[in-house]
Amino acid sequence: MATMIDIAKEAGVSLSTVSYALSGKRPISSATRDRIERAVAKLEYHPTASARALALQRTSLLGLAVPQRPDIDNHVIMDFVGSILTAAHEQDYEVVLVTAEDRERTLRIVEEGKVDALMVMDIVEDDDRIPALARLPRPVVLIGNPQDAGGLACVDFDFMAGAMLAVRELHRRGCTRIGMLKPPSAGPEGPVPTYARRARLGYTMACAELGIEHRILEVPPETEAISALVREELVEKQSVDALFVHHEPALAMLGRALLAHGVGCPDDLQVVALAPTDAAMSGPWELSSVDLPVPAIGRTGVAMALDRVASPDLPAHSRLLSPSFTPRATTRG
Amino acid sequence: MATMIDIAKEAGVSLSTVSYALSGKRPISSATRDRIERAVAKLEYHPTASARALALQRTSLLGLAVPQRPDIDNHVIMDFVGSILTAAHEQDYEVVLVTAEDRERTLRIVEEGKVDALMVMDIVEDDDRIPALARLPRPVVLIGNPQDAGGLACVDFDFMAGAMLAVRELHRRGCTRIGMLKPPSAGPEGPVPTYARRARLGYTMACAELGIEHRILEVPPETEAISALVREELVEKQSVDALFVHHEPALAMLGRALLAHGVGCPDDLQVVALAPTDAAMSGPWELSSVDLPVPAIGRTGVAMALDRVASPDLPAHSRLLSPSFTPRATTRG
DNA sequence: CTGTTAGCGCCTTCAT
DNA sequence: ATGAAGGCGCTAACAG
Repeated sequence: MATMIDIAKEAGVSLSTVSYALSGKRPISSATRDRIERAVAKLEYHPTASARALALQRTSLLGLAVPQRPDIDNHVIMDFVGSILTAAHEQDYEVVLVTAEDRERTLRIVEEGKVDALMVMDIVEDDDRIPALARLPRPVVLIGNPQDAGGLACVDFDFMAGAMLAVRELHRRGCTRIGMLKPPSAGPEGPVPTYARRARLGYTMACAELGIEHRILEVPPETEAISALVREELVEKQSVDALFVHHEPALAMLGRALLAHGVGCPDDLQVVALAPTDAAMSGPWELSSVDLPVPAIGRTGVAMALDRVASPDLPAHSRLLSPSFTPRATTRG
Repeated sequence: MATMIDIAKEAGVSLSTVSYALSGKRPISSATRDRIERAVAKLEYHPTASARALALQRTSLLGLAVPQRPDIDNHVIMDFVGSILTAAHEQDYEVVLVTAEDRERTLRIVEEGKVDALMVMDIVEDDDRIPALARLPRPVVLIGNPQDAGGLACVDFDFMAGAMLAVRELHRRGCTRIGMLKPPSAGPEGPVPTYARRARLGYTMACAELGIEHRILEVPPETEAISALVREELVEKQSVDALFVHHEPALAMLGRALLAHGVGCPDDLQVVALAPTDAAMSGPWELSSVDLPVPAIGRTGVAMALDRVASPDLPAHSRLLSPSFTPRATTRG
């Protein structure tokens, strides 16, 4: 592998001249610059990343801790990863993936300076990683919005505002018995994703604000469970006239169950989902939805992380992306 | 950040003693080792990755080029990534992700020595990245098995053997009109994943070997298309008595379509899928299947890559993982 | 068993 | 506009 010294010799100039010519950090006569570029091409020179990193104290590597728990939706994870990759690449950063379950390693890559900053996905309430993360000597950005972020930067969708928006849009369309459909809360004291509480809170608050009853329906994503729920709650008891659905894996099944049970949508029941656009658009219907902006979250997180690399003592703050509602086929008007 | 020099001072020994104590590459009296460990703990010392990388000419980073095309199944990609992550971590390697579409960057991370080796997913027939990849000064492993690998190492499932196995198992169970269900081949001269040709070839070869007709059914993954195909081919024409399905996104729909059209399985029709275990087990039925061993492919690829980091001139070779058949609810006997 | 020293390849402050 | 030289933090001969 050719080094700068080789280039310097080949071009008949000094080492530092080569360095400056390549970085452009100081004016170089077009004559010598030319000879240098020729030498670079001839010797197929490429700067060595680790040497540069050592000298600059900067790796151009961004760490990303991704969850690998089997109960988590790989599809959404990959959407996040993709958007983060793209955003990082745009700033000439590479992304180092580590499994979030391997906490030692996650901490280690930043302690050893393998990465300039770290992003952590799948933050849960009372996440016990936060204290350790907060002690790290480099910027850390949480994807999620725990009640106590321990002084770390956070980015997430504003689930509370999103849920409220969904309820208001349904109410405005004449619904007065608006149910919320969600997955069962995890077991006794299992970890709770930070968005679960916030979405639920937004839903109940909006109902309170509008003076209507709230009714939370928890259902596992299995076909039979959903079908049963549709029959009982919608066909027999008719307990609701609208559904706010924060339960991606159940969306497709719900659509089919409604069809099968002859529940007309939006005539008998209006539905608003809280989901990524592609999830709302796939499946058997086109769902009116409050969009979960996965790519924007990823981009924002990268921006926050790299901003802090540039200015290490920006104040901690959490950035919550505002919701927007897109009416489609499952709401009236 | 404390450096080794700080540790040396604090422990009252020389720099190299610290280095050797930490690496264990030379015997150290337990006395001094003790003082060193104490100093390390006290100063919270962590080795600096870029310095070590520069000295060792080794980064402990493995590059992975992942496809980001929208027409590709994120779920499977993430399964691959997960298994590669795990395997790499077991060898104390980290994984750097780059989007495969960004070819310049993919080449660059290895030219600049940011990674010790590179794995490339989503290899297609006549992949025009291969020549450039083959020139790289570090090990490259292709995930996929193109006809011309240009001297690069490859790893993949043996799709040809897998397809043949599926056909034989169906034939052994009395089927004589075995169709193959697959997605439409990409447009006129679109890139073809390497497995498409090989699976198809295995299927036709097995049929020839058994002296039965072959019949390839291509269908897009849309509900209607699948439903229509079931009606026409299975209900009306009854053109086949068994289906070899290499078409993951269609699996769930196929199951429902058969149910809806009253095609009994395995009584009227036997089905063997070529798919990852979880795909075969989810959905409305438990499919008999030739297992697509995603985790094993990932692990093997990592092993091949790191073997070549250790011994840079291992001969190029392609490793094809052998198929195995798991009878479940969609075959007889 | 422990020290001394010369790099690894690049960046950058001085000096010219 | 160009050179010379020291340093980033760690490793590994080479000497005891």
